[in-house]
Amino acid sequence: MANTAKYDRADVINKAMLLFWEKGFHGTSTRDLQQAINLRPGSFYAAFGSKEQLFKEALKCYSQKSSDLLNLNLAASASVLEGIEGFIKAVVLGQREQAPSDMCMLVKTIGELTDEHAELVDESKALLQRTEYHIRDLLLKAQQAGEILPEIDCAALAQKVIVQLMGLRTYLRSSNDHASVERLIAEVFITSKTRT
Amino acid sequence: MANTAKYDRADVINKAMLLFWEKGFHGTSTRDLQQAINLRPGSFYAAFGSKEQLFKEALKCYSQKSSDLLNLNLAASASVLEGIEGFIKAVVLGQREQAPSDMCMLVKTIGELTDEHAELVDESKALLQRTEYHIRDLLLKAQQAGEILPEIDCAALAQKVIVQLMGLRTYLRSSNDHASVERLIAEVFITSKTRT
DNA sequence: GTTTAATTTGATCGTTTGGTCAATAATTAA
DNA sequence: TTAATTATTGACCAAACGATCAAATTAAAC
Repeated sequence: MANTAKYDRADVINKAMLLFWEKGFHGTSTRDLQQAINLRPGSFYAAFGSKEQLFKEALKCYSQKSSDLLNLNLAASASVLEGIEGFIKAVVLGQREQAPSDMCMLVKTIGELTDEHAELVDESKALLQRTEYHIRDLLLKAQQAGEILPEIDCAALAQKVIVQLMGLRTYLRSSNDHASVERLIAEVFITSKTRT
Repeated sequence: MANTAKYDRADVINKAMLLFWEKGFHGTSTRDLQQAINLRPGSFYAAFGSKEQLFKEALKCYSQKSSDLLNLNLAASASVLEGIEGFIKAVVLGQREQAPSDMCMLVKTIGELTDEHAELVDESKALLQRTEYHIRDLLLKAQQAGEILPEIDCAALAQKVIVQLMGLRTYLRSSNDHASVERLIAEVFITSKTRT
C-alpha cells in the first residue's frame, strides 16, 4: 500500500465550516483555509479538489450540526413542541460565544452568492428545504399528540417557523437586542398551541 | 474655472448600487463597477475615493429608494396601515423583474461582511434601525387613527414587521414560493388590526 | 529491508485584485 | 486667445488570488 493521511477529514471540514460561516465564501481565501486546517496547498487540493467543493462539504457539515441540535433538544424535552421551541432558542440565542456568526450559514450563502456559484446556492436551498420538511413532520407529530390545534396547517406553520428563524437571527445580528428577540421567539407558537 | 464632470453622480451611484445589491461587496470588482458606470480608474477614484466609500453611498441610495417606496404606498393608500401593507407587498413581491435580488441589500451586507468592514456593517445596521423607527412612528399614527388595537405595543409590532420583512424576503429567495409568501404577508397584521 | 504507492511540502504559475499616476483633453474666467 | 484649473484616459503597480506540480517524505505490503 502506501502512506496514510495525517489529518482527520471530519475535523478539517468542521474547521473550514467555521471559517466559511464567519467570513463567507468570497471573504475566505484558500490561504486562510490552509492555515486554519494546517494543510499545504498540495494536500488541500488533493483532499478537496477546489475551494467550491470544500465549501459544499462545509454546508453539509453545518446542516448536520443543526439537525443534531434539533434532535438533542427533542430528546431533552417532554413534548415535541417543547423540543422545537428549545431548538429555536438554542439556535437563535443559545450559542452566543461559540458560533462564528449570529446568522444562519445557509442564509448567508444564498445571500452572498449568485448564479456564478449555482451549485452552492442550490445546495443551500435544498438543505433549508430539508429543514423545513423536518420541522413540518415534527409539527404533524405534535398535532397528533394534541399539542397543536387540529385546524392548524402544519406545512404552513413550518414555513412560518423557518421565516421566523431566518428573520430573528438576522434581526439579532442587526440589533444585538437579545431581550426583544427572546420575547419574539415566545410568540412563534402562541396562536397554534392547544390549551395547557 | 475648469473642466466639468461628464457623468451624473446620482445616476452613477444608482448603477453601482444595483450591481453591489446583486453581487455583494466582495463579488463586485472595481472593474465590474468601472464598466457598469463607464468610468476609467482615474475618474472612479477621484469621484469616490475607494470601493468601500462607493459601497457606503450605494447603501444610502438603496435605503433612500426603500423609503421613497414606503412614502409612495402611503400616499396611494386610504389608511396608514394599508400603506404599510402595500409597501411590504411591493418590497417582497412587487419588483420581481427589476430588482437585482429578492433579498434586502442591507441584510445581504450585514450577512456578508465582518468587522473587517465595520463601517459598512454599522451603516447597514443604522439604516435598518431607521426603517424600524420609521415604521414604528407610522404604526403609532395608525393606532391613534383607530386602525390598530389600543393595547398593542407599536414599537414591538414594528420589530415584528422588520423581522417578517427580513425573513420573508430571504424565504422567497430560498424557495421561490410566491404563493406561500403572499399568504404569509397577509398574516402580519391580523392580530393587531381593529374590526373593520 | 526493499519495494511500492500514497501523502506532504514549498516553490511557483497565471490571473485578478484594489488602487496610483503622468500625460492628455476639455472647459471657463480673464 | 490665453491662462488656469479640472476631468479623463489608459498604462501600470504591488499584492493577493485560486490552483498546479515536481520533488521529498512517509508508511504499509511483501
